[in-house]
Amino acid sequence: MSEQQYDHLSIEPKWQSVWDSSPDLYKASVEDSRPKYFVVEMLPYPSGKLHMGHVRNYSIGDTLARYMWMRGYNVLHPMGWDAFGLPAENAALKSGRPPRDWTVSNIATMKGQLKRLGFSYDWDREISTCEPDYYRWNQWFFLRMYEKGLAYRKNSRVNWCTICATVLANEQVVNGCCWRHETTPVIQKEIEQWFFRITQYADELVDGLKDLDPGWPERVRAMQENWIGRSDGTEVDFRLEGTNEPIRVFTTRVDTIFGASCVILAPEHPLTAGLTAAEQQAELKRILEDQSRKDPAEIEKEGFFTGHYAVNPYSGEKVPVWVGNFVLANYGTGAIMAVPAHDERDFEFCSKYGIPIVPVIRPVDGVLPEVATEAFTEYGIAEKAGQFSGLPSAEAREKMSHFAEQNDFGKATITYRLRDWGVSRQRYWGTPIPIIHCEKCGVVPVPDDQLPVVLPDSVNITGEGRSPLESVPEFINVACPRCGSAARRESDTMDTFVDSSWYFYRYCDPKNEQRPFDPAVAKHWFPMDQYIGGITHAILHLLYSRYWTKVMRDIGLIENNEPAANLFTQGMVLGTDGTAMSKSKGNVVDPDLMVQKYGADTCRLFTLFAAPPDRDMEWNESSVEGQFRFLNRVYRFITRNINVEREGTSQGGRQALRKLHQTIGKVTGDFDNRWHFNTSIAALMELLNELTSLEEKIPGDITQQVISAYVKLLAPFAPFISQELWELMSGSGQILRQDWPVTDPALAAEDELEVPVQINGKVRSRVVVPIGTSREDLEKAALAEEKIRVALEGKQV
RNA sequence: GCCCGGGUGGCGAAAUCGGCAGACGCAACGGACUUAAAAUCCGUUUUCCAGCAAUGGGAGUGCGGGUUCAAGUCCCGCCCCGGGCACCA
Repeated sequence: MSEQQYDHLSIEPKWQSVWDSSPDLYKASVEDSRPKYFVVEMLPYPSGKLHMGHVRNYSIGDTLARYMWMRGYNVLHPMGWDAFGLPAENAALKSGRPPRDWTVSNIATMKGQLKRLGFSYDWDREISTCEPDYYRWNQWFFLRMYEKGLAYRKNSRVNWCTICATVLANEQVVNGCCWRHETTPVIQKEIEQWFFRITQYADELVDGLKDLDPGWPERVRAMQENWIGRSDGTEVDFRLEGTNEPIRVFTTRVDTIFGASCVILAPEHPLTAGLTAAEQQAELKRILEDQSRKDPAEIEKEGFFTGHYAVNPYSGEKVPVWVGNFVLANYGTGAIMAVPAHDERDFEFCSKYGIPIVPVIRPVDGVLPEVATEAFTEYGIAEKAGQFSGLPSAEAREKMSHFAEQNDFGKATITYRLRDWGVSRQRYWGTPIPIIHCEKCGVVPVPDDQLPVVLPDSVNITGEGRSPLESVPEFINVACPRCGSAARRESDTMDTFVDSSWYFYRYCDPKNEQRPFDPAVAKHWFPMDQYIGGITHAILHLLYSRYWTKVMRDIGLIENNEPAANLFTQGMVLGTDGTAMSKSKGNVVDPDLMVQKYGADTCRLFTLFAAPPDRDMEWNESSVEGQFRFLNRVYRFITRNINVEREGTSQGGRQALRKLHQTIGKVTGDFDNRWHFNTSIAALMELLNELTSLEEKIPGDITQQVISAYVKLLAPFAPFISQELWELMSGSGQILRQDWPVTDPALAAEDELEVPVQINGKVRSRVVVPIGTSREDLEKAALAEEKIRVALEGKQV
């Protein structure tokens, strides 16, 4: 066969249509005897079109999935749609198009794009979270959590985005603004909300991170640990002088308590209002208002003395009770003891108001200062601490906590930064919360056999701050399942992060109508062997799904403690200006245009070649053309060598075989160890360079064995061209079904080696010796070199 | 402030366990083919000095020290960039 030109526009649609009509090609089965491999890429939100970040994410996952198929694994590689969410409602407001229509048509568009890119998904397992057969299980889980006390309702101050007109979870507030409207400050609003008790699992969520080492990136584990914010400390009661009422404070430094010079209450602390003198009520009101209005970082510390005193239970000393705007009501106990000599914030506050500053911790190799000019916040030795004087901080903390417990005025305790997950949303396009409010019975859960509570289709979206569902009488008005009298449905919907917290479990049994999934099937597939997605989900989605897994385990559905054994977070795709692609900056690259111009293979190859997959990469069209040229060269090279049938015994043939086996080793190693696909592709380029130059030297000595292995090595990265070449070569079959080439170390070994000769770390010369040369012979060879004798001092290989 | 990343040619990057720094690609320049262009192919390309040349010599992986026969890689002390958390007591 003579050389042919590469035409992606005919090759790619052809194979896409073949693959589309091959029902079993990407199918995984529980009955399969081969080892399982479950790889999931984070499912997209159907916003309209794929962006390059998706292409990169899915190219990484697909390359891996194809490699694992060829390695003989039973690969489960599914895809779905995170289909509920606000943009659908915004689109409805803008264009009048119902959220469902908008979403469904976006899904159709994006599914077409995924197919054009050649991703190997088993579409029979496709899920879409906005369909009742999916979200009914959100409702089912909600009811199970309600039964276990893990879902509860409370009146609370919540984050409210004025643009979204809905409540936001703490995780959705970024720099005091909505995560979707980054310049609009979130305000605080008091509302009845449903919460999931994620704090009940706080300990396990922290401790479990250890088991995810090294499967999950250090960065993600650190961020989660940070977010949960576990801190070990002590709770201590200071008693109010007169009434003897306890004011409980939380501290991580009970060893400094002999230096406590006041107790400070949060403005919202339950005792604050009662203790505040009449003339200071106005002051308190102003502080409270400032707090809900201003950015916390900009508020200066301020407060006032209540006129009351409390007693330090360790020293018996009487200290004033203050109210301070910097004390957080919802952390710890909402009250602190101020130890200005050993805490920077307390130092600032007490200096401002002339409250005494008493050092009680000295540096291990220093003395206790008379006067503190700044806060000494490190550990040291406790002084002026009665029976605890002379103890190092750590030991003092332990002994003093124990003392509090024995004397019944406190205890060692653990506090978390993590808050319960607020899941109510005053929006339409989400999972209805399966609860009915009855005047007689109160909160009544919808019985299981009445699930799903179906989201009605024709609803007027107003964008105003009330759930649109309230204006749908046939939805809202319902008979109480318990007493039968007229009642109202809950009109809020669930946070969309609920949808994505367990979706990957549904993949393994997507059509189950009795349960979310069959536990036996989930047991076969879980935990996921590999989960791949953006670092942006390091906290939100990944923390929620870890929580959900633990809840499902405690319900008895699964046995695994964590959803994914391995997590990979890929870097972002940046525009040519080095910043994130965004419509407003006009640096967005459309995958469709790239696929049309260069083909899916080129597009995939570039996203893998431009940088290691965990790092950010910049889009660069010249560099894309480089990948396109490479595929052209591959195509021409293989097609012109396709009929060659030689043993390859010449020097050139052996050299080709050696380079081939080195490349197999290199590419396989990249897959198995570190996923630096950029170097895998570079190795394939090197191999092609070597083969083309050998081809000129010894025409016709490129063997079948070499070209067929070449095409197999390329297949996970560029599936269309590889399949086409495979067909031209063998006449039939799917390259995905071929075995991955195995490297033969004997063939890969060089028989001569150029050894650099270094003297004092500088390369002075090189000697070429046969492989296996002894050390003595090597030295002899080196010494025979003129330059070496001249420069000789010490030497090493 | 605390916790993670990262810093290597004109650019993206490579060097996986301390052993030839810059693989592979882009861009640029020179050449072949062509009436011409595109495509393709060949060559040069870290930098400085010497030489007509083959070549030889020096410097070089953010900065300053250290360990080692040998450091982009390990240790100590800094600087800069990106990300996360942050009155969390």
